[in-house]
This record gives sequence, structure tokens and C-alpha cells, in this order.
Amino acid sequence: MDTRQMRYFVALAETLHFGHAAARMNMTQPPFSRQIAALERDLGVQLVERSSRQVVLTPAGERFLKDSRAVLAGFDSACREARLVAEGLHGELRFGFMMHAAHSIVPRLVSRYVALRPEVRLTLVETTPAEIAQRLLAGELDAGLSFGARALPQLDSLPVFTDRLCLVVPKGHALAGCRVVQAQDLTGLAVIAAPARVSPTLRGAVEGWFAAQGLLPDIRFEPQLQTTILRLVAAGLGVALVPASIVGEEASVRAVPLEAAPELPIVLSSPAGSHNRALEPLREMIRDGSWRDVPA
Amino acid sequence: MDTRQMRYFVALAETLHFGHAAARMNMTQPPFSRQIAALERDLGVQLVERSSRQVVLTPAGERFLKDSRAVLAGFDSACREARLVAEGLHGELRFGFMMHAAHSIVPRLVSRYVALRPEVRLTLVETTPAEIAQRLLAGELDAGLSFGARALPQLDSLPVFTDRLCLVVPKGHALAGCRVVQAQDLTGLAVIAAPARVSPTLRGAVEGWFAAQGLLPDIRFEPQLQTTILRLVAAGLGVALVPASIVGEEASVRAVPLEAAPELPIVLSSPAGSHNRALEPLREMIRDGSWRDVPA
DNA sequence: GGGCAATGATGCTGAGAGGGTATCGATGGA
DNA sequence: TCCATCGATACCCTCTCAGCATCATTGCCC
Repeated sequence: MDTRQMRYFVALAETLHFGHAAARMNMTQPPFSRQIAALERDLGVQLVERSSRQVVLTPAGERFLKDSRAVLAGFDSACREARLVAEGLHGELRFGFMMHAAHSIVPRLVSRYVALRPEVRLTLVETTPAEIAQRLLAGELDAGLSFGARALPQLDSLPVFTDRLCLVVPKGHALAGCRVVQAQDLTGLAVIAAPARVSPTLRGAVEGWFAAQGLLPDIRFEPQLQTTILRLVAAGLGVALVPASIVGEEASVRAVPLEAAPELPIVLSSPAGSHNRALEPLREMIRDGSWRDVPA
Repeated sequence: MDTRQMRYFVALAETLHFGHAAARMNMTQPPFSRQIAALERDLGVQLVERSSRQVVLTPAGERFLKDSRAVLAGFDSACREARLVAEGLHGELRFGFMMHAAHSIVPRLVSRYVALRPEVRLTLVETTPAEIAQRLLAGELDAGLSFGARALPQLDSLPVFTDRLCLVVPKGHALAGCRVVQAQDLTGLAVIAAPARVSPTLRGAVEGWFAAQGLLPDIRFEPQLQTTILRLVAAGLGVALVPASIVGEEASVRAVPLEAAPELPIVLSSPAGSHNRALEPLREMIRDGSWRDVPA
């Protein structure tokens, strides 16, 4: 009792003739008749009323015909879907990224991606750099846009672009007009930075910049999100070292270049050996740089 | 590529272990592995990533698992439904009846039937006696409640009850108080009756009653429905001979017994040799008279 | 009414699908 | 390094399933 017998039965129901139905199934009538009889025996249900002159469906046969068509359509569709997912044309791509990337890079990547793969369900996960790596390794994400930390062998990474730390101060702050600042210019100022558990790379870059000049930052607040940091700076609660790419969102702060500003490589990471071919266009548009052509 | 391989794959996806999945399918691991490989080959899609240490689903496998569960559930449900329809517990019963029967017999039959076969979709078709016979023969109805005309060999009929013609006159009519009327009492009165093409039996009974007394009715109006006839009588447009069972619906007419009133047997007819077992409870409640116990 | 054509069922046969046993190869842990 | 685990492979056997030939029934036509 399988789909083959169901197909036989549908052919019979549509022709109401054993010989013609058998021909449609590319076989001869005797084994076809036996398959129908076997189907009825296995079901314990008479599906067709036969005489040597005509074949008619019983009510159970009518119902089984309707259901069989649906089952066979579902079966074929399942096979087709599997092939499409294997080709990366259908399926799902779970894409995680740092929250502050949502404002600049992500919209361009996404708009280009959906043009290339309109049938792929794109799940966007705004989260923190630390969680991106963890969820990539756990198989909960297919791709992650984050800072390029130490290269893990279980992750394949592609460079996207290089960000750069800069200082942000409230509008009207004494340092707002500087051409470039050094660590000692920040002596006595409260610094706002995300904790290392949220973004080890970013936190490391911030502390590294101070350390390189022999100083320690006076970190007073530790929010998780860069946008929160900008708000706190705007409110006059301190200054911060943030990726340059996110300044400009907040009109009430001013960015100032840093002396020997640390570079922050942004990479797209995905699990090594991923079978999700829906990932390929995303990696490809980053590899060939074509995502930059999309208007921001 | 059939449902068996789908079941194997679902077992594998749920256990992620070839040996355990094979055991669940009551077979040994080698042929099980071959079936999975054959499924992948036929689909042209890798569904699982194997190593000697672990088995994981590919994205295509995840999708195929989801679809396979739905297809298998549909398959099993189709088989179950076929059995239920064959037993008459599920399915459809298309029941046609004369419009005026809807007011008395049909509600009782239906309320008892749905208590016995709650899962059967009961399609109620109000129509005319002539059409009932025609649609029963065409296989468009499973049962019909109508006048028992000449017994057709293609139809099985069960007597339901015997109706009787009576005269209806407008309230306040000269004949309204009569104990019994004869055909000659109606001389000069306009008579309203349905045409023969709508109900040959009823029309025959009306004309037969007049003819038996050597008279011809002066039939002035020919509506199709008995309820329309009652309205026309109530409006003073004439008198009519109608089945006694329908009087009482219309307060503005009076029924008067006929001398030698023709009897009108009401029968339930169904196609001879019908395979619709959902019909059985309906026939049974009429055969044993239990439908009369239902409050009208 | 008898022959005939059409149609579904049945008997027999052969090829192949599918399952069992034994075993191999790879891999990770003790 | 040895061993246990686990999926793959080789080989064999059984039984399913399709083909061929034929039968049984039934309606049709001369």
C-alpha cells in the first residue's frame, strides 16, 4: 500500500477502464488489475464496482480518489521542494548580525539577496557579536555578520569591510572640534563601552587603544548596544569609542577621529561545510563586492 | 521512491542513527542504509550528512522531513477515511425531498440521522418529486423522499407513511364547515394544482378524484410548490386539493375532508444496489418506524 | 439465438527489488 | 595502540511485480 498503488487507482478512477489506465501507467492490464485488487485488499475497502461492461467508483472510492490526489500532489511537492532547497533556490537562511550593522550594511545585503533568491525565507536575527559566534557554532544560524575575531576553524569567514574606532562626544563638547584625539585627551572623562561578554573584539579594541598609550579608560557605563551608547553620550553621561560606521545616526553627538584608530574588520561568517546552498549568493555578493552597488 | 522510503527517512531523522532507525522499522541496518541511499539517489538530493560518528540532516533533509510527515499523515488519513466511508460512518448522504415534506417529516428524519451519523455530511436538496426520481437515477442523490409512484426496478423504496388528499378553502369560505365534500361541490370553483411535470403522482391523484366522480377540475393556476398553493388559496384565488400533512402551516385556510379521499403513499427511494452505507441508518429508521418517536 | 468483440480476472513465469548475514573501513575514546 | 561504534559494502535469498497467455462474463449484432 504505497503511492504507486495510489497512482494506479487515480488513473483507474480517471479512465474508469482497467486497460486504458494500465496503458497510462505504462504496463499491461493483468498486473494492473492485481495491484488495484491488492490495494482494495490492504485497505479492506471496495473502491470500484466492476462488471465486464463498466467500472464505477464506490462512495469510498470517490473519497479515496479525492484524498489520493491531495496526497500525491503533496508527495510530488515534497520531492520538488527537497530539490529546490538542495539547490539553494528555496529554503531558509538564518542571518544574524550585530544590531548596529542593521543601519548600514544589512539593508543593502538583504535587498540584493531577496532579488536573487526571492523564494528563500530570510530570518533576520539582530543580536550581539558574542551570540552570533555561539549560535553559528550551534547550527542555529546560517550566516553571521560580526567583527572578525580570531578565526575559528569551524567557521568560514569573508571580509566585508573595515570599520574604524572613533570618539563620540556630546554636541558642544570641548573635544567636538578636534582634528584628532589621543588617550590622554580623555583623562577624567567617563567612558561608555559594551562589556566584553557582548563583544570581546570591540571591548578589546577600546581597551587596547588606551593601553597602547599607557592609560586605562574610566568605564562608567556598560550597555549592550552601540545605539544605546550613542544615546547616553548624547545625554552627556560620558564619551565613547564606537565604530565609525554607526555615527551619523544620532544628530546630537559628534564624531572625532582617534590617533592611531584601531581597525575593526567586519566579516561574514558561516559554519564550515554548510550544506545550505541558499547561503551561496550572500557569500558571493560579498566576495565580489557587488553588495556595495546597492544604494544604502 | 514511495511512502515506505519516506517512513524510513522519518525514522532516521528522528533517531539520527541508522541502526536504531532500522530497528524501529523492524529491519536490519544494511538494507535500511541502502533504502536511504536509494531515496537520496532518486531525489538527487543529499538528505543526511553521515560520518561514522554522527548523522545530521542537511537543510534539504530538514525540509523533506517536515513535508514527509505531512504527506505520511495525509496518506494514513486517506486510508482511514476510505475505511470509514466504506463503513458508512463518514462520507456524504445527498438527500432530496419534496419541498412540503420539509415541514413535517424531514426535520425528524434529519435530527435522528445526525444523532446516529454525526460525521456524515448530509446534503439536503429541496426539490420536486419529478426531479427526485430523475436525480436518483442519475446518481446525483443517495435518497429521495417523494410520492411512491410506479415502482422502478432501479430504485429501492420503503413506505414511510400514507398521506391523503384534502380540500383547502379560504377561511370563511362556504365549504369551510362541511363534514366532507364531493367533486360536484366544487363545480364552478377555480382549482389550483401543481402541473404534472412537477409531480405526476399528485396531479394524477387530483384529476383522478374528479374523474372518479365524472367531473373535470377547472384548474386555473399551476404553481410548483404546495406552499404557494396554500398562499393562493388563502388569497381567495381558488381552492385546492393538497396532501393533508401540509395543512396547518397556513392559518388562513381551512381543510375539509374529501369523499373517498385518494391516498398518497410517501416513500423513501434509493438507487438499487447503492454502495453508500451512510444510507443504511436512514432506511433502518424508516423500516422500524423509530423516526416517529422524534418530536416534530 | 449464436457468434463476436470487449473487458476484467486468473495462472504461470522470469527479472528485480528488498531484506538478511557477514564483513569492511573509518573514527573517536580508553 | 587497542577497541568499540557505526555506517557502507558484498553476497545471497526470497518474494513482489510485471508480462504473456488464457479464461469467464456480458452486451451487441447479424
